[in-house]
Amino acid sequence: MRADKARNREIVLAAAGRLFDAANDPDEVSMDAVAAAAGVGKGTLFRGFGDRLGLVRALYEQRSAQEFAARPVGDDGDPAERALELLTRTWRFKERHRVLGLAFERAGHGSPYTNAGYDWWHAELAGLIAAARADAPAGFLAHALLAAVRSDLVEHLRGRPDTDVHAGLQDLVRSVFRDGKQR
Amino acid sequence: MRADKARNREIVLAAAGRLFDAANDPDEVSMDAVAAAAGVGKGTLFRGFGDRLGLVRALYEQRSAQEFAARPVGDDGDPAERALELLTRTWRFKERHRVLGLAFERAGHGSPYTNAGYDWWHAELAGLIAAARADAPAGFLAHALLAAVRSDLVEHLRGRPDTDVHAGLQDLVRSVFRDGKQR
DNA sequence: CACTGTAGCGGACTGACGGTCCGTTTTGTT
DNA sequence: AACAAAACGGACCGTCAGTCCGCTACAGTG
Repeated sequence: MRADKARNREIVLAAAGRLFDAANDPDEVSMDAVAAAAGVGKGTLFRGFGDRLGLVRALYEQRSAQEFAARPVGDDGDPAERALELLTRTWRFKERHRVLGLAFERAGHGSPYTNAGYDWWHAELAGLIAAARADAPAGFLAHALLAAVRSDLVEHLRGRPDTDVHAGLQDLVRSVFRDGKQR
Repeated sequence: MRADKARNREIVLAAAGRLFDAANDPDEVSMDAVAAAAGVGKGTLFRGFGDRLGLVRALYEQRSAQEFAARPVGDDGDPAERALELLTRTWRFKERHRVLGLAFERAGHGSPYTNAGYDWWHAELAGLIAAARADAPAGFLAHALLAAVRSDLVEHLRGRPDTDVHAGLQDLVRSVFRDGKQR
């Protein structure tokens, strides 16, 4: 990797980050704007990241790597509490990176499910559910839990502070980790 | 309302419906394509529906009105079962109208939450939850249940038939309607 | 039926955007 | 210093949502 390429990659990511942080909607951040803000040609963006999705992904992954490197998620304790911690932190992360989160989930033709990271999250949660309740439809329930922390719901509930998200997530996770079949 | 306007409205809705049914992704259906398929000028589309979102909404609402007029949802029985029926029918409706559903939820700047109908559904489900569990964080839980039947999840699980959606929805709803606090 | 004001029509046009292309510049190796 | 390859920049392209305005045809009036 040539030095100028690596340097430009960082410059571009930083500039894109600033623009997404300042925006209220992902559509406000065009590739031309990123190139201009980075002081770089448009070709450089597309050569370095492939397409818009690639840029958004790179930035999102950079930030979530920072996040989870800073405070790793503990591995002990019971599955329900671990799942709750994962989801709560995801929620907070998306609150802190609103517009980037929206861009990320809207990216791969408008579906969060085609993003590479999704499968990891799904497997992780499904595993936790299966550990707590062998008979549960863990696959579907994991999708449902992840759907509850999607960026646009985070965004929707911002400015509606009457909804107690923390209590809600807690109740949801504990309900799901207890049994849905009997009684 | 002049006769030709009303006539054109129906022609356009029918043509758009055909195109969405045939497509695999909402982006494949452009406004030009709808106009051409309807044998109508582009101006007619925008005068009649305002913008793309307006057209998608009109079509989605027409179809869901048909759906729920044909088989109304019963009002009796316990809240959990009613909620389950509502969600299951929504899931099936979105399976049957995949691409239109995707277009609809992606429309109002890419968020389902700005669509008029969402508030109705949310209030309905929150009411059912509150009826079953007075202490529940009903607002958040209702959002979570609705998130579990979003079009792109429906789409994602199509072609992954290993996930038993019906059992999953049932388990999810029953879990949520039982208590998440005690035990 | 003829007349006429106007609601509605069509499609060329605009502006913005994601993505491509290719002549020019920078890098690092010998 | 010389050179090949990698990376750069920004003009350019195709597409799409949405606008504009000259034309058409509907419906109310005498």
